[in-house]
Amino acid sequence: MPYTYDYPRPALTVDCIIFGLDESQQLKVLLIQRLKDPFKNKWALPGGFVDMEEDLRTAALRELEEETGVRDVFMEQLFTFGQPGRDPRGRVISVAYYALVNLAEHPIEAATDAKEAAWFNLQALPALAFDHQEILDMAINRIRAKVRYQPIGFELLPEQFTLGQLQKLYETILGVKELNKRNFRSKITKMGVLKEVGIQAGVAHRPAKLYEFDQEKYQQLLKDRHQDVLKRGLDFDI
Amino acid sequence: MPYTYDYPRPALTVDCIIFGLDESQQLKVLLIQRLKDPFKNKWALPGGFVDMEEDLRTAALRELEEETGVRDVFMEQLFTFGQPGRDPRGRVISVAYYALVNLAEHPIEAATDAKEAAWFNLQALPALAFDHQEILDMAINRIRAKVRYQPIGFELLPEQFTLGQLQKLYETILGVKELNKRNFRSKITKMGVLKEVGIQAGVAHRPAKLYEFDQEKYQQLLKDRHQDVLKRGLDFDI
DNA sequence: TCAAAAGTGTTATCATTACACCCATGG
DNA sequence: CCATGGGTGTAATGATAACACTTTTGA
Repeated sequence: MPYTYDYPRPALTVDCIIFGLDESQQLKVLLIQRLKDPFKNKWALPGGFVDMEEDLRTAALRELEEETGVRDVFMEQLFTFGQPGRDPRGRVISVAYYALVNLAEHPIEAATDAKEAAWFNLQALPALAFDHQEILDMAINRIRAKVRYQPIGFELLPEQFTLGQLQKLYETILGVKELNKRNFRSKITKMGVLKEVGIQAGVAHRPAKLYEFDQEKYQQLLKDRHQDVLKRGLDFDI
Repeated sequence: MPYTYDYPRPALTVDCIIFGLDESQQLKVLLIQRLKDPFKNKWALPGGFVDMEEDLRTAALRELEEETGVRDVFMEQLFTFGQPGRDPRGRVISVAYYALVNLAEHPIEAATDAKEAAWFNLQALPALAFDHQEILDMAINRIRAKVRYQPIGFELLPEQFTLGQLQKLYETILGVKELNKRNFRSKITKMGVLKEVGIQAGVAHRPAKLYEFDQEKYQQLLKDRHQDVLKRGLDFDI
């Protein structure tokens, strides 16, 4: 049943960049292997066409779940890619979304449409289909920038985590060898957005305190800070 | 000459949020009055349909020039709006771009397709067509956030400006009554991204030094800072 | 000579950095 | 008893915030 328009229209897709942290706090990205041409057998970002009645964000979440089984994730719009020629089949606009998930809590299922899905280390990526490498690069830059002024990192960790894990997470995302432990801990605890919830057990070293991210305190701080900014203003900060 | 597809496709548009500063450093936004239904006679963001061979950004710049005569602007993608129902004519996806211009250097022309275009003070906006108020709100939030860590403000000023103008600009964008003059000047000059280029003349008070933004120094600082971040890391900064 | 902005010196406080050492656990 | 990460005290340095006063111009 064909659809007819007076002017030509591009196709509209969504693509998802899903980041996860593995057991040793390495940053990974979720890719699927294409079964059809173009780029048959190449790895690509999960994604697909937007339904006519469907919100863009909903489409991204749906495609993600259909192709990888992953759901219930923190997800934000990244950018919209629309270069003519980015898809050999014709003009295709892609709205990209990125998400952060705790890898352990989001095992990938045998995907419903039988595409292969797998986590890849960012340092060992295969060649990607379409302009997906470019999209991925932008996503990495986005989370690197964002992690510095918004607590998105907590999405990657299990609900309860140690300061050691948190520090490794920052080191991974920022691509830094080693942050100063003393200063990291001072800063993060002085911020007051963590609450102590217990003590680690069963490790072969001094057990660490377990923390949770305190959403309420964070929201409160944001509000306070907003007042502050109105008073203080500029924080140009390059 | 109709175009036919196997699946329905949404229409694709771009919308532009153009900010300008008037003589007294008030922030304004450029709107056009719609000549046709839907929302006939209502004010709206300049924008329109994307051509099939045309980059999204190019489309935004083209629509802007066609409808308002404004060109050669700093422009960045803001967000893509795609709620079903945001346009009564059917599914329409809009990629929004925001731009900052020096109002004095960008007088609006009698627009080529005879739509009325005008600058509006943000405190005195008319009711806007479609979801354009929502788009505008997001744009304002974006520049408020961005002006704090990137020197986008300079796009709004004439090439040469005084520290007084620069300070008013920050006060305007941030919506603050009065920043501390002494501290503002210390901070901005210590950053070292301004170069002195002359002295004001013909004013009824002590003439101010004129400055230009020093792109090269800024790029250099960015690079240095990148090294720094790799070393230091976190700057969570709420 | 007055109004209107431009421009500066200094101090208290707070955050950041850079150090090196002790602690608790399982194996 | 030792390897492994967890956890702290503190001093030097630099940035920020909060003050009020002097300077230069055209009208």
